[in-house]
Amino acid sequence: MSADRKPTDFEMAVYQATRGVPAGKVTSYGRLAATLGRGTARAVGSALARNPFAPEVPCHRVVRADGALGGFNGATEGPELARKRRMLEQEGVRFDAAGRVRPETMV
DNA sequence: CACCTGACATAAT
DNA sequence: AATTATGCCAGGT
Repeated sequence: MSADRKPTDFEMAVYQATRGVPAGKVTSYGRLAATLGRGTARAVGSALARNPFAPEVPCHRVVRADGALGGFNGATEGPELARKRRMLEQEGVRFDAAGRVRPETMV
């Protein structure tokens, strides 16, 4: 089994940017990458996947650019994703019939 | 140092 | 509208 490694500078930047996302709103992986001016959606996703600062860092407020939930707690589907969706709904985020976040909810 | 994997994005089919 | 293929960067082995 692999031991936890210390967060890299890039990952730290991602966590910090994620902290700035207000409740009731969501951002996308690519949006964060653009804000950081560094890396891409893939890199951001990898960083959030190992987010050691939950729940201080609201990684559940980060979704895909097309409105899909993305992943949560290392899983891209299953009960973990359902939890993520409930948390967002609880914060006031609205979903459509296809299970995608409404565009107006995305910052 | 080279290769592989991954909570993505976008264009094409 | 949904699925497939290609490209992206960063981290791990």
